Amino acid sequence: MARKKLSSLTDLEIDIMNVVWRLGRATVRQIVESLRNQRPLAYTTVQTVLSILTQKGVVRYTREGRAYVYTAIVKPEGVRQETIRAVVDKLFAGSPQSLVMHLIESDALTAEEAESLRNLLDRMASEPEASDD
Amino acid sequence: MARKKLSSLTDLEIDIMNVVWRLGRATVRQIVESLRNQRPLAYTTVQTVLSILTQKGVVRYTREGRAYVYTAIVKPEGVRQETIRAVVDKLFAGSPQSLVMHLIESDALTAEEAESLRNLLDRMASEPEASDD
DNA sequence: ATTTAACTACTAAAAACTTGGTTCGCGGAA
DNA sequence: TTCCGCGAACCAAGTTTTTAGTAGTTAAAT
Repeated sequence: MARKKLSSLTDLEIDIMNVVWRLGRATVRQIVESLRNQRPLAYTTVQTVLSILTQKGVVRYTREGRAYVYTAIVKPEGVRQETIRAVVDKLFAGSPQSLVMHLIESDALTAEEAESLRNLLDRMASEPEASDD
Repeated sequence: MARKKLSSLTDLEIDIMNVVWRLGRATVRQIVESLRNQRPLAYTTVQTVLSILTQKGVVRYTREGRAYVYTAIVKPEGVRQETIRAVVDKLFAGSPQSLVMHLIESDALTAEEAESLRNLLDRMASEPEASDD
């Protein structure tokens, strides 16, 4: 039973998912270790959050010896997509373009980044469709 | 005592702030009305959230007759900025550029939008500083 | 086989968020 | 002047998030 809609992950959940995504497969212990500097958490805290993530259907585990090994079910792209969409909807009147403009104008992008972005856009302008996913 | 750190507004809070920003000055009643279709809320709910927003220091009110008229203290740009930064940090490894690439590759931007963005970047490349807000 | 260390399951609780009811005061209408 | 309606103040309650403790199981080691 899908608890809610997929994703819409909280802050802590995202921190944990980032580790799972990065490692590919991770035990609770490994996640705790990975986050120790950035965000020290009790073993059981991570465990709890992982069970929530399991309920939400974003991770899955397989027993391996005595430990559970967690793997991601959803891909980071999907979460990024939904998160961005939510932000765009709420704060940029549904216009991804104005988000980008905001980034550009607020100097969040360095000169080089802006430059390589421009190149990317130039390339896209010449090669129209590239939906070879 | 500052309840938390400023901003990091929740979903509802953002919906309400959007109204305040749009109207410039708004009473509870006006906000309830503005959100009626999008998100029907009880008068008191909006009232409660506004008091939280006041605590958080993002709005202020002035008594006007018998009603409170709320005005924003923080600008939408600031909230956008912080929100984006958080998303970039959490989901795009701190790189605004990869956020933009994500938008482009996920077809969130139309061809025209990409085009006008390219123009904007071209213009910025020629004119370094243009704080002509 | 007994101990032990690691790990899961169950439980809890505080904080924040969301939602809204009740009460009380005040200003205008009858 | 009395009463009504609007709005603020106060308060209640459910949900989610974040945090973590305790108990119990299991595999490994001695």
